[in-house]
Amino acid sequence: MKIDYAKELNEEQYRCVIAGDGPIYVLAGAGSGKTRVLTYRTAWLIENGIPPNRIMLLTFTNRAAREMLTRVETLTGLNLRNLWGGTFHHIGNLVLRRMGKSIGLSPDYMIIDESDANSLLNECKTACRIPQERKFPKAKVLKEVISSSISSLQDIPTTLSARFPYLLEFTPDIERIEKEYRKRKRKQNLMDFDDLLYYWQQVLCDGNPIYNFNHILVDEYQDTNLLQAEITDRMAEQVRNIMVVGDDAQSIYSFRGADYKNIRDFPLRYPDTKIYKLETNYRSTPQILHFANQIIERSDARFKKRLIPVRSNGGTPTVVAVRDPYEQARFVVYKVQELAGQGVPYKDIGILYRAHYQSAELEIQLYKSNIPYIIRSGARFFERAHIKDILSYLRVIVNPRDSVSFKRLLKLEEGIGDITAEKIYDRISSVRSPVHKFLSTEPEVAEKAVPGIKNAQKILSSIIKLSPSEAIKFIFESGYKEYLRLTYPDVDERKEDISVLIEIAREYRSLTRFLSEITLSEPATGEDTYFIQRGNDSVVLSTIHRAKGIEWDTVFLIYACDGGLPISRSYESIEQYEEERRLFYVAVTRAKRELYITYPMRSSRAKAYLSASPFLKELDEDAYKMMWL
DNA sequence: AGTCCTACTGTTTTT
DNA sequence: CAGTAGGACT
Repeated sequence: MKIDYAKELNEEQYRCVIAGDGPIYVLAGAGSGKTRVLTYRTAWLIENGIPPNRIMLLTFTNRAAREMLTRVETLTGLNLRNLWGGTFHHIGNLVLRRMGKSIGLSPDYMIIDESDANSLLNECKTACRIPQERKFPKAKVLKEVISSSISSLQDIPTTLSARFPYLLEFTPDIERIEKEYRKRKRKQNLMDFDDLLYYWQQVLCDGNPIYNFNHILVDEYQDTNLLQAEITDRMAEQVRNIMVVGDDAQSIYSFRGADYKNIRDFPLRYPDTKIYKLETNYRSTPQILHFANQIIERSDARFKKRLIPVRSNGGTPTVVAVRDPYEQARFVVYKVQELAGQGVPYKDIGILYRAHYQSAELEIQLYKSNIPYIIRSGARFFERAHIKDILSYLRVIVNPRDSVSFKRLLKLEEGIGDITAEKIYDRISSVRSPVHKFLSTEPEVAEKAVPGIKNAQKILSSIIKLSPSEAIKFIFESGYKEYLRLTYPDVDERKEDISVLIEIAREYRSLTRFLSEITLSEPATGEDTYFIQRGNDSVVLSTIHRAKGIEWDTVFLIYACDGGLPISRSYESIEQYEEERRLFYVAVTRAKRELYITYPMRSSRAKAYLSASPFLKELDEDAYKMMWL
């Protein structure tokens, strides 16, 4: 099947798609069809004889990659399983499993998520014996310091003083802890998210010929960090066919090391780059676009774009001042019902907010009104406590040196707390396979810890030979069911989660694959568990960050008050405050036809008065109409 | 010395 | 809601 590119794309999109070789730089405004450009470009490359396994498509989320690849498959009519498409972390993992050996990594490393990385850091903190009387910043801050030091490829003290001046007095300690952290990760064969990028870059520095890709395409380039830019630059070093697509006005991930300099300086790094702009907005009505443009005009966005609407006129965006968060929830639900009455499907309605906790009142209200909704924020399925408990057994089987998981599973037993768990691990940590030693010895512990130890030993030795799903079933039946009942009030939901976990595990034969895939991706199956759903037609609740790249017919942005968006913390620096502005911009540009922005005049807990977001106050009066409730 | 219960607090954003 | 500090209990 031949694709008629000129017909299916507009002129500016078409030019990007058929642009020849060499570096290509696409500045794509919100709603201008950058996903379309990337998918058609990929299809075009394949049609022009580039082998799919020589194309790498780097996206920001797994969802985006999945969607694009499916689309390309439909366009070309080919099965593209061998095309390298996914997130940086996902592809980094694939690369390291195969090539990690060249830089001395063992190929069976385990990936740990943020919270396990934090636990490990805490271990290091204790191990380094930082004097108690020193008030030491939390592990979370530490983790941030460490990842920023890796991301910026600079030495720690410099980064520290630049980003966290108040931590300077701790620098020697932090260096010690960081050393210990790296040492432990190596010893326990663990990798955190940053490592996947860091070692990928190391592999590339090693100059491996397998990574000469013919074409590299990068989505959301404004949200890449220095390490990611380094990786793509390295990969494109020889063929120089690199296409980056992004929008500096939508850069909202600097907290994770994203650096707008990547997108700003791309033309400097590649002087022969072809620059294209996508300035036609297909998504929103002129009114919504006018509103969005006014927000971003006052920012320090580096590239001036003027988005031209093509849609016909719609309603003016509405700003609604409500008494308090309850009133806010009631207003949104009332409007949702009204829209539903007019025949708008629930799935065309998105409700956005800055932080997870801001969804609470709304959830209650939606639930009460029996409106189906999906919630795309909050603890992810695999990060929920009971899921992690179960998985800790599996992790230990695959990686007997994993101290965090090992201690976690011990502490589930009655009579074993932090200290006993620590002691047990301490005594066996020196051998190559601590867990096997644990299974074969009788640990000397207090009387009341003995039954717990016995039970842990029984479970571990039994599941060794089981498949992932059988193992989970076994763990659940051997005491965990009981533990759940005694620990949590919402047992049934958690049990339900575990049966979902069993279902997901059924798809896998290999434990290693199962575990690494679920730490890297939010699973398609797991999503369904923690929301009320009716068919596929549900209102979507999401943080603004997670709403990136998605659109809805009607969007509600809630908590648009001073302290809500911008969130209070952002007043710490001008950079953070400006990022809040871009966040606001991202939120409103999700809307196609209708936009409601609400803010409570009082908070729910304290009786403090709240005022409208400063970003709203800056706007011309004709940009929106005001409602008071 | 260690476990476990209760009360309290304060919430950014994510691969 | 989850992480933790303090205190009672073994």
